[in-house]
Amino acid sequence: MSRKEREREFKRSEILSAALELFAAKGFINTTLDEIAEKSEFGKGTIYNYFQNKEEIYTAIVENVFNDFLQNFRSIDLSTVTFREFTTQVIRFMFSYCFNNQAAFKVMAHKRLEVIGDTPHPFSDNIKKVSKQLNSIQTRKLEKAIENGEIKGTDSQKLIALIRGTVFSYIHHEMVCSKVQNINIDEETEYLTSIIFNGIINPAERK
Amino acid sequence: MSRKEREREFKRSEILSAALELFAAKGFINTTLDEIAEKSEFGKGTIYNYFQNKEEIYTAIVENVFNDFLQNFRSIDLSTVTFREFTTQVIRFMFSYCFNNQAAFKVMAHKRLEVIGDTPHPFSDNIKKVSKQLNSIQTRKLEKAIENGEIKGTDSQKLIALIRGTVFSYIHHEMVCSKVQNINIDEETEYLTSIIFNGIINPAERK
Amino acid sequence: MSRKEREREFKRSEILSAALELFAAKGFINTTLDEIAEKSEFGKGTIYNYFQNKEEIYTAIVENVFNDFLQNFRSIDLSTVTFREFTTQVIRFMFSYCFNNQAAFKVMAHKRLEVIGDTPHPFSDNIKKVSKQLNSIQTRKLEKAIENGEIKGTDSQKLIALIRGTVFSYIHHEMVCSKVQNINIDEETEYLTSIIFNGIINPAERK
Amino acid sequence: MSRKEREREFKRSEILSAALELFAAKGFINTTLDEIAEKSEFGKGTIYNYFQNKEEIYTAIVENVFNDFLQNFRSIDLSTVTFREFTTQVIRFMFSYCFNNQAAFKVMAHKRLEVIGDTPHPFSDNIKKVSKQLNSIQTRKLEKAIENGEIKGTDSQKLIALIRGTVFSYIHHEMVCSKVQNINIDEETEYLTSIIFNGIINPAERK
DNA sequence: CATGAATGAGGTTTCATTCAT
DNA sequence: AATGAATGAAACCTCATTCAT
Repeated sequence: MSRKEREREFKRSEILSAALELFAAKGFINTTLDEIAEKSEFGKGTIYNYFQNKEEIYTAIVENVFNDFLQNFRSIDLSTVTFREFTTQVIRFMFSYCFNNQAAFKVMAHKRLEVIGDTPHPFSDNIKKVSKQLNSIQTRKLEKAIENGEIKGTDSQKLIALIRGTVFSYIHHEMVCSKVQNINIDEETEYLTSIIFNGIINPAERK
Repeated sequence: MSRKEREREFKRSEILSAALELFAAKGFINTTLDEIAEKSEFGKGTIYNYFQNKEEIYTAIVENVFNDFLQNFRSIDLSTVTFREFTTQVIRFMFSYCFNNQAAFKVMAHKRLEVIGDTPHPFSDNIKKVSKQLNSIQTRKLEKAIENGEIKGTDSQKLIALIRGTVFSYIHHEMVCSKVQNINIDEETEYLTSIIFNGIINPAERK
Repeated sequence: MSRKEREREFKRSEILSAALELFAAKGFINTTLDEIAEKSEFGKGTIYNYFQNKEEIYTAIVENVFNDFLQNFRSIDLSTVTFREFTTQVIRFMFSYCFNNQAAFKVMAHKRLEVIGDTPHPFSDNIKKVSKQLNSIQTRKLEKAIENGEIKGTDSQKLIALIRGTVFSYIHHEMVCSKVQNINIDEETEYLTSIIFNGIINPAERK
Repeated sequence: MSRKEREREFKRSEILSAALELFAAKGFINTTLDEIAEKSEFGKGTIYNYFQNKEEIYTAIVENVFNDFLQNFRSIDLSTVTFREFTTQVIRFMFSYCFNNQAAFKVMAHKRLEVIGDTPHPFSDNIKKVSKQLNSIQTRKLEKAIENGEIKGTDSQKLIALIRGTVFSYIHHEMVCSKVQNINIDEETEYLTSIIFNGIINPAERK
């Protein structure tokens, strides 16, 4: 990459990070281009030299997050054997990613819910692709675990969704409701994993 | 209530139910007052005789749902003893409520996520109150269960949030992603409860 | 038509006539909606209660003029026998129409030229239809005249276009370049017809 | 002219010819400077080293065409005696010029109509001068023809405008409406001249 | 009470022009 | 001289809200 290109890339990312914070704080629709322009310290017109429209800014942000997820899921996939190990690592990664990158988490949360209703921003093809890949990594790992008896056999899609939702909700709660600032990642990971795997029941009670 | 008042109440609810469907389908911002007026078969101006502004329509809808929840949680609270019984009933209620009332669920889902970001529609005082009551019912039940050893002892707030999120995510997945139309409530309730209480691990593996 | 409808129709025509003058004076693109709003003494938003967008205002104007033309061409068609009579009447009508309605003429002139280039406002289906009807009236009349020897036989399309262009140009010149305010319609009609039919040559010179 | 100056002149003409095609295809307003820059293979900023603004590019193009016309009208003026000879040559020249240079014709057509409306691009002083010269050549020739009985005596300005408009309209029709690609210039010239001079009437009918 | 025409603030987007490199 | 990133004025259009009927 030439200097020019690097500079351009840098400015593009400046805009993205200004937009990310705004989207996270106020949602897509409530964020105006004027605000993005002001926050990124560019003129309003300049933004349009980097993105075709407001939508594209949003898509770029979401794609970045999805890509980060994919990359990490892949490496976790390779470095773990059991589904429990895999899930523990995934949860740890998500805690760490989301808390270091709260704005990204919030945008993802919005995105998740957008599926509801007449999807205002249909997933871009790229996002769909990455999303499928993410899913297939989890599914493959889970199905292997079911085969070898680690996990109770059931509809794997349902279980994946359930785990994902649980993790998401938990982070959402810690970040948004409790407004926890400093979390103990190891502890939280351990706690959440244990509940997903063993449930909330008191082990002493189990027959 | 006089006839006049009943009539007024009826018309108000007509507007609310039109708005509910629209909000569920398109979200708050993407729904226009023109659409609400058309769907409810009132003039646009008339709506303003019943609600001060668009926001208030939304709030009224959410309050209705919260009230339904509160009422049902209360009766479930009274009619159950163990936390597992309680949770089973709560899950059954939520499945049934959400699938009979998908629009309400979707609005709630939007609402949940709206918490993210700087107060798009701040919770009304009434909603906050009901919300607290809901929480306290669950909390009380859970803490009793921890005391008598049914449930592993932990931060009860966290656990409540976790359960709520799990249930929500699961319904969300079934309704939105899988687009399941007819669910077997008993089966789903049983499945979800079992996972929450016992986890996903294969019981045979447990030592 | 109810009073309401008549009122609506009246206001619509108020907007159209404000827009007509502006389009005539400055062309379509150089006229802003703010100007139309100001000139018609409505709010900007109000305009959008009557027309979907700026384009539609323009189209409505052009359609009106085309319809006026069609109506008049039809009645002239019925009330004349020879092509010369027909042409004389058509020219007289056009003089009178265009000078009483200079703005309309100017918009039509713009419209004619728009055919050039990547036609920004493609003719609406209705305009195309009317345009064809206008053309077929003229063509039929001309072909009859060729058959019975009144007119030299040639490509009738070409001749129609030629006559139309000549009349148009002449009016254009009188109105725009000479800025004639009061024309003697009978005289002008006679002059133009005579040139179209007999040419510019001095009859004494004809062999 | 030094080499530097010649080089500069060359680049200027490169820009003009790129702009000419674009203006012809899309009109002045719908052509952006970005497009001119891209088509002329210069940077956008460079264009501003050669022209003060977009307007000036347009004016320069029109001036070029007017100058071409003037030059040719002059030589035709010198090489012909009768008004019919003169007109025939002028028509032939215009056919040939316009069909070899369709873009120029289209720009001129736009320009002609622009006169309509309150001066969108006021004629530059130079254009006005050339325009007057063109006019005076035609006028002088015509008035001589009227004097010596070739042409019916009338308002010569009117007649000049009429002829010009007729020729223009005819070319416009052939080029734009019929989209004729290869015209037989001799034939068309003969046809058009004959109609201008003798009219459309069947000579046999003339008394 | 019911209505819907009128409103205008506020949103996104375009593009001629400037200016630092 | 050549460049193109940066700019912001100005365009079109939407829609919550008001208000006269």
